[in-house]
Amino acid sequence: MSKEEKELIKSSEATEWFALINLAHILTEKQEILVKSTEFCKTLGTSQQTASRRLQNLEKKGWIRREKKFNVQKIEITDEGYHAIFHIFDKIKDIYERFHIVGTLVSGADEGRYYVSIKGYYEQFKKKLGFEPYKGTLNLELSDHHYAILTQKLNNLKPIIIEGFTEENRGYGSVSCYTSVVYKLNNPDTICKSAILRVERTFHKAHIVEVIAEPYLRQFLNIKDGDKVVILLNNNY
Amino acid sequence: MSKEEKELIKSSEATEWFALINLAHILTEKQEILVKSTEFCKTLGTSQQTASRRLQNLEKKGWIRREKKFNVQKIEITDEGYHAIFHIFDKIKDIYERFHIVGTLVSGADEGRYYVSIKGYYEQFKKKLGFEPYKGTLNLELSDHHYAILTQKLNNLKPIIIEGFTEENRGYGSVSCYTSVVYKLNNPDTICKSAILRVERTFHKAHIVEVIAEPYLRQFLNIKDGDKVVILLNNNY
DNA sequence: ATTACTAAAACCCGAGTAG
DNA sequence: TCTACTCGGGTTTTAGTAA
Repeated sequence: MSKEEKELIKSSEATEWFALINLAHILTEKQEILVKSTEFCKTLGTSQQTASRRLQNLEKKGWIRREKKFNVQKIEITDEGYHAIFHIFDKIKDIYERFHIVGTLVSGADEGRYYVSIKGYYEQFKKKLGFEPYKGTLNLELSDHHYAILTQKLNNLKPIIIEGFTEENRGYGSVSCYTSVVYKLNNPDTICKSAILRVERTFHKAHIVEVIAEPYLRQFLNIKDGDKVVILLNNNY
Repeated sequence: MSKEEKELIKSSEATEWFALINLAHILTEKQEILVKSTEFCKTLGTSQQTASRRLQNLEKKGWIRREKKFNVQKIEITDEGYHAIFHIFDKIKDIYERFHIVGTLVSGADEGRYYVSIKGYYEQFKKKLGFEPYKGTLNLELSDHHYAILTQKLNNLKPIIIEGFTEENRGYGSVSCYTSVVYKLNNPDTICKSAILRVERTFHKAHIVEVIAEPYLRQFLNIKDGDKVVILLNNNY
């Protein structure tokens, strides 16, 4: 499983593989895979004949089993078929996990400084994150694409919850934190342990991510507005 | 993101897509993507000429940027390229999450009955799983393939830990539990809430999974040795 | 060393159509 | 209806080779 590169999927099998995942995906929507080449061709973006040929080839390869019913065919994906799917899946998972989220440093409204300083939050940061944060946040602006991936990644991680509280008749909402590491793009030698804050209010505004850390990050990483910063999320949860 | 089927990848783009993920995967192993068509063709399983053309096509498609150095080319994957990768990734993730693990019912050595009955464990099961388990385990034998996928799934879930303890000079190790639902294959109407036990000692022996539940499962699901049982893991963690 | 062009061979596609 | 065959045309591949 680890050392040797087993039967890897060849380039020439890509179209078959592609057909296979489309079949498998039908299972996530329906109870069983019942296809007609006259319908399946729409999914694949090919002619009926090609869709039919794909199914034949998948069967020949041993990736599926077919049972022709009256005017529909019942498909079963074999262990080998799933193996082919998940082999690529593992590959993409690596890609996904190692994907570096890059943001551009921008100046915030200095709201961050205010919120971090509030005692009700600050004490929790100290206790739950394990460091005394600098009183201010680093604001990183993300592209749609990087923002979408960050969101997806965060949804798969377990946040450290900073509880909300009420003080002097004002309510302060809870904040989700995700431990991370940040560094200046192309300068991965100077890294800094940090945490991403996910505050519903600010986070969803304009693809801005707020980062806190112990040192003053602009100085520690030697960055200024417009510089690119890499965010690495800690995968442990 | 949810409703409409955006620019989906067509069957004819499968070979390019395949080349793209192979490039991206190189990034997970090396710091940057430096390829030679003379090397890359081995990864793809094609000739050097085809590998070269793939890189040209990927550039044309806007999935990569190329910078030809002396006798190597430095590749950068564009946002669009990653988008193409992750679009398929989401699809496979659905497939993976919905994959049904099927095991064959076998008779165990009745060790399960003994362990479940031990008070130190039993009380924790009751408290942490929320049901009083039947004093015995259902032993399901898995194929290599299903076992590998189960293992991978479990590694991505947060277990309910049943603490180990010492009693009368004997040590009892901790047990990881994963809440699940089981039913007889082809009979998804009669399902049963259950938990998978992951005991290092027994679990790794011969691809046997031990399942506990409140009722006597053999009776409740109307199953006997050799019958196939589906295990669905709860995705919440 | 490479990359990538040319050209012929091999492959794939889809219209027509049989079963 | 369906599936899947044949076959002409188009595309893709690879060997040879130039740059």
